[in-house]
Amino acid sequence: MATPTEKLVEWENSMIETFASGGDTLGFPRSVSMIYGLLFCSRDPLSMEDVMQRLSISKGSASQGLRQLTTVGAVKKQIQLGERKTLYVAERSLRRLVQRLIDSNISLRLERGADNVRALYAMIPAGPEYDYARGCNDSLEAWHTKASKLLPMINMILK
Amino acid sequence: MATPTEKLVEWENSMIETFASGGDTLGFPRSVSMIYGLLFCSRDPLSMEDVMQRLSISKGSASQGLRQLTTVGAVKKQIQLGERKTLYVAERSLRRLVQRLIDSNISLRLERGADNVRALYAMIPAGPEYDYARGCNDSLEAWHTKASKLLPMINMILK
DNA sequence: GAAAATGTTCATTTTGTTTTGAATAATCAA
DNA sequence: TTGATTATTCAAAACAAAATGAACATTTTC
Repeated sequence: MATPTEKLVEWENSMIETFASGGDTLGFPRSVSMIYGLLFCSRDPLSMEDVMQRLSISKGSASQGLRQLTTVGAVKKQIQLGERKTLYVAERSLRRLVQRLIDSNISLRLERGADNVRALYAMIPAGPEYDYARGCNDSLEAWHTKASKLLPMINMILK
Repeated sequence: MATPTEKLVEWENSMIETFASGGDTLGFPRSVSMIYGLLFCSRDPLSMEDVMQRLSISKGSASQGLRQLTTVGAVKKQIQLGERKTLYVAERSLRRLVQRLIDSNISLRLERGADNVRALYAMIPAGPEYDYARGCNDSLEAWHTKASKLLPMINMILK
């Protein structure tokens, strides 16, 4: 019969798995998702060594993973008095997380996309015999427009 | 000085690149994105051989790529009288494309996600000393709820 | 049915990504 | 300053995904 504490470890493992598989579908490296998952369900801030030991991953993975997560703002460093190690906590607000992802990647991509569409129009020779090609560009542009409309929507939902 | 026809080839190349890089960010295999891009901007239906030659990819890639695209409904087979080869055309309606992707993948994932959250609650021992863990689950559940709300929104935008 | 054309499969190769851990650097306490 | 602790880097190893093409299967034509 499992003690409550053992049960809680089981729960934590399942949480970590959940984040790992979610991260998989979003294309994140496994170790990165797991680190985030671990911090997400940890009551207290954890050090890099804690992370390494709890997840049985290498120093390199832990260091790089934590850096990536810190860089995108999914994890915060926390300096604690009387503690030499740097501690880490998860940013749990989906809203802030997604907002940062959008700001750092997607917005840029959409801008580039707009430029790209313009460039594509410029490449089509004049004359009605190329109307077909212009029609293709129109479709592509419509895709781009719709994608752009999605961002504000996401923002609304996450509020 | 490039002839109009040469220019159009350039345009087509750029279109294919556009789809390839867009597909990259969505995590699709390069060859699959390229096949779709080629069909997207082709005036006429293309055969597997056309695809192989135009993209310089192997038989295997062409065959499998076309199959995958056909399976998810991004590409349609087209039987043409007096033509032995099977021809292919791109489905260009973003709405229909996305709808199919959602139906075939995301809906299922969301359902599983809901089950998973329920299971996670069940793993936490009773008692107020585990309220913290329950709070984590609440956060995760909130994520799930928000993700679920996104789907209908996407549908609206694409209309 | 035989030959030619078309299409699929899948073991192998190629390519790309993630993880590891030893070397190195930076930080800190005494 | 020194030794101990903590953190980063990066070349190499392990792993994963995609592309290839030869062998096989199917379809079509005569």
